[in-house]
Amino acid sequence: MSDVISLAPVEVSLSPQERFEEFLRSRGLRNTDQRRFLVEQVFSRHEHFDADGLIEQLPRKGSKNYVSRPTVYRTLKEFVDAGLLKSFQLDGRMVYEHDYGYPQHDHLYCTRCQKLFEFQSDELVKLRDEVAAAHGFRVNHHRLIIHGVCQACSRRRRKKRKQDLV
Amino acid sequence: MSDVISLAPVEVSLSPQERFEEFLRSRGLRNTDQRRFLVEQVFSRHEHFDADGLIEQLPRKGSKNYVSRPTVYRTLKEFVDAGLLKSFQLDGRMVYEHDYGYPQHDHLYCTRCQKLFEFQSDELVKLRDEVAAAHGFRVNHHRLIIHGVCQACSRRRRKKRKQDLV
DNA sequence: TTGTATGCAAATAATTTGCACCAAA
DNA sequence: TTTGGTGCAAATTATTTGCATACAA
Repeated sequence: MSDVISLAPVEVSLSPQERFEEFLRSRGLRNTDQRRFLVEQVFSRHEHFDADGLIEQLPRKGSKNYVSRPTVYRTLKEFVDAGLLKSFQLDGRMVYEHDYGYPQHDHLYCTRCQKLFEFQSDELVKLRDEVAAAHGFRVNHHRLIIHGVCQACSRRRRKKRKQDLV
Repeated sequence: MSDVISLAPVEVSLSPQERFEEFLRSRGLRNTDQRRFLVEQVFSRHEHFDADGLIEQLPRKGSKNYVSRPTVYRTLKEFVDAGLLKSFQLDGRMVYEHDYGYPQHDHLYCTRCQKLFEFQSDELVKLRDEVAAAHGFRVNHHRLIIHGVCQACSRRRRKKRKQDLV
């Protein structure tokens, strides 16, 4: 599970829990213990995560509030449908992040420490829309990830190199 | 295998075949029939492709020039290392495209017909570098995919809707 | 009651690995 | 001759699915 540099949250009138209840009601789906518990868990910390990382921090089989792996996968998809989460692929697995109550943004990805850093750029969105318009494209969304090495890792490496010279 | 709208190629002094030979030599690796054949196949058409699509257009087991699936996977990775191909993930699988002799670009992805369209934007690269600099990031590369519906698919759908009204 | 949700076990799909044999250099 | 390469079969990994049972509305 990767760390995050957070942006300021956005104003929302409903809690994620309420918002998801709305969603379920609107589709005639059921508000189960598992779903309630997972909303709670997923929104308890603002971090990027994948299914496996989430499952690790959940109660084990046999414990109270245990949720099976298939249900976790099924529920994460529902969260995306409900607009609670966004998802994207990184290094082969699906990564999730808060969407509800959180501003649009893109990512810098440090390939050394695997951390994701967020940034916002209105200019990028403008550029995206111009490109799309020029191609007659109707935009749904975009995904930009800048791969590189973060400041901390660059520093660490420089220090390491100096040591190597001694 | 998805179609492509192509950009103009870039001047290169060596053929992909020669360039790969260089690469192999520089690493003390061997130039085998399989590798030569795969370079030839991969550069015979300018298209985005995945391992499975490539294998489908290759000779079957028993035929001349048969290359096993593991070797295809191994060789595609080498092509990326050698700078012949670039790769990125799309809908769960790894997609490859020509890099050698081809300009930097990004993609529009039509979620209706699954086609990839290419576009170039110096402004985007500038923006990327500014963002990275502001965060003390050393950039390796970036990946931007604009998801949406292409012009052709929008037209098709509009037509379909009209028909539905009749 | 009635249809949805869950957990379990098994299935998928894409990709990778171990290993014995083959072949470039 | 020596070390890297290949094909085969099997393993992995992440995710999904079929199905019997459990439960929300």
